[in-house]
Amino acid sequence: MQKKDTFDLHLFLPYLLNQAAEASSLKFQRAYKDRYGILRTEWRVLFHLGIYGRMNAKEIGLRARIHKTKISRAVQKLEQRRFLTRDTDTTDRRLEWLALTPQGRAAYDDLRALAQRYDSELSAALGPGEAAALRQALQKLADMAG
Amino acid sequence: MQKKDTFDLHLFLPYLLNQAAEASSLKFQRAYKDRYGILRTEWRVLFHLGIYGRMNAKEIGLRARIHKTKISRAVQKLEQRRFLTRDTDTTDRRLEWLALTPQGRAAYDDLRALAQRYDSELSAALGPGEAAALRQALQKLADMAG
DNA sequence: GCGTAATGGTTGATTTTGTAACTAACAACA
DNA sequence: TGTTGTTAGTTACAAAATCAACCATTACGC
Repeated sequence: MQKKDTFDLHLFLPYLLNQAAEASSLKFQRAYKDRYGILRTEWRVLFHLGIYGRMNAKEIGLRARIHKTKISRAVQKLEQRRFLTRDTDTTDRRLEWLALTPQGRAAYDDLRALAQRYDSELSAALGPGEAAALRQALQKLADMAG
Repeated sequence: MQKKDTFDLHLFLPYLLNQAAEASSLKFQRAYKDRYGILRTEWRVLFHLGIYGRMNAKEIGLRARIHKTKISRAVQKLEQRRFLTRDTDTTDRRLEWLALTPQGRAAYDDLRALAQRYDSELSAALGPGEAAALRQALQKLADMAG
């Protein structure tokens, strides 16, 4: 028998963060999957366009830290579902401006409302002070580029 | 132009949790990948065996909330790398007991030390009180089964 | 005991991701 | 200009995750 080990995996921050992230994403994930048949990267792109308006893939990738191939594929699917349109920039033809269609905006509005409700639920479960502190700590960690 | 949207994606807990989890996992991920050529599920299995000793796949899956197919494949790879051995239970031959080999334990010891150092770094960056509060909030979220 | 259900674990087919190489367009500078 | 280097975005191929179907074994009901 090996000597007793004191390391607690469930206190190890990267592990704990992943567990909490997965658990807290489940409900919302089911919603965008079931209602609109989209994946994680796709709802993120949808939300970026819903919130910030017209953007190109590069900008979304920078803000959300998503690799460009993932974005490329997400954009293709969202286009197929008529959730967004692409417009080549007139002065730099490498750039493509993405914008939501009315259908895309409707989906976004619906999911955003759901997200807000769900976020409130989570915050309530934590208590208001704790929730704010949590967000701050998470921001700090997220910004600590690897 | 659509009306201004007040939803802040970067405060939405599931999103924020995922960003923080990904950012904080990067460094450690590189370590187990580069040093031992293993993946996320594999280090998790390794750690469960390192910490709790002999376990079967079911138990690991329950504790870590990992699907059994993922575990099955992780166990296969860890076995190929001679990091663990499998032993069929004598009274219930469906059960397989998993245990680390000396090599597996050496890898675990190495990675555990690294994890502890890294966790301390993260905690220090947050401040001690904040880190403890963070862990508590994350536990609460992780336990809130979807 | 015997038939049926449940359990631990594996496998196969499909989808999704990751990595690298690629195309097309622009920039910089001789 | 023209050569070289960058940049935005796509594609191809390999690695990995998902989901359902699948063994083999044990438990349950009668």
